[in-house]
Amino acid sequence: MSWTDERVELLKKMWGEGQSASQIAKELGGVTRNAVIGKVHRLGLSNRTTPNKADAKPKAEPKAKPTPKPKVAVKPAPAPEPKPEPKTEPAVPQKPAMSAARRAIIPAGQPLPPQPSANEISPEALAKVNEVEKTAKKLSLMELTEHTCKWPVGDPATDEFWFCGLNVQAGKPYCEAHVGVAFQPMSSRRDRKR
DNA sequence: CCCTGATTCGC
DNA sequence: GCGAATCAGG
Repeated sequence: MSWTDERVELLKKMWGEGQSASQIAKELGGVTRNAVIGKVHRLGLSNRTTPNKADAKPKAEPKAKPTPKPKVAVKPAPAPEPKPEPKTEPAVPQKPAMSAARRAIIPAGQPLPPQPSANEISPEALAKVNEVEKTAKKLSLMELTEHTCKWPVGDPATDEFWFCGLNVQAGKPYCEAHVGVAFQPMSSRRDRKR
């Protein structure tokens, strides 16, 4: 498959929405996530994370590469590199780096977000959650591990309480569906006609 | 081990 | 330009 205009457009759209490369690749079909990532980089919209390191990493060579680099050039100019980064952040709910004092106010660990009730969440995300709750592993608190979704379902005061327990998304405490409702990346008001 | 994106480099 | 292999990390 080649990168037609439509495919590139879909790629940009999904990437802009915060979809993962593998999801995009799956949606596009015929490409791997590596291809998607490569294309993303080539398109120049790879700034999702801050790859800002003090200096370039030498990148450990995995294979015996005939690198005829006798280490000659010594960078004379450090190049301050101002990073304005005027990217259009879709209000990504990153960890609110609150001060230590501020954090100390919080009584106990309650990392669990509010249940999706009155919250305005995408209907699709809600539907996905509702569906995933049917296939949830329904783990108890003791059964939770680092890679089980820790989304609570039901009332803790009831015996109908359990945790989702599905495979978590990389790095996140929840599975994909619950990540979708826990972190609402973009405004739910996508269309308002006036 | 699952996943994520980032980078390199032969094609 | 493309993307597999690889790196680096959660």
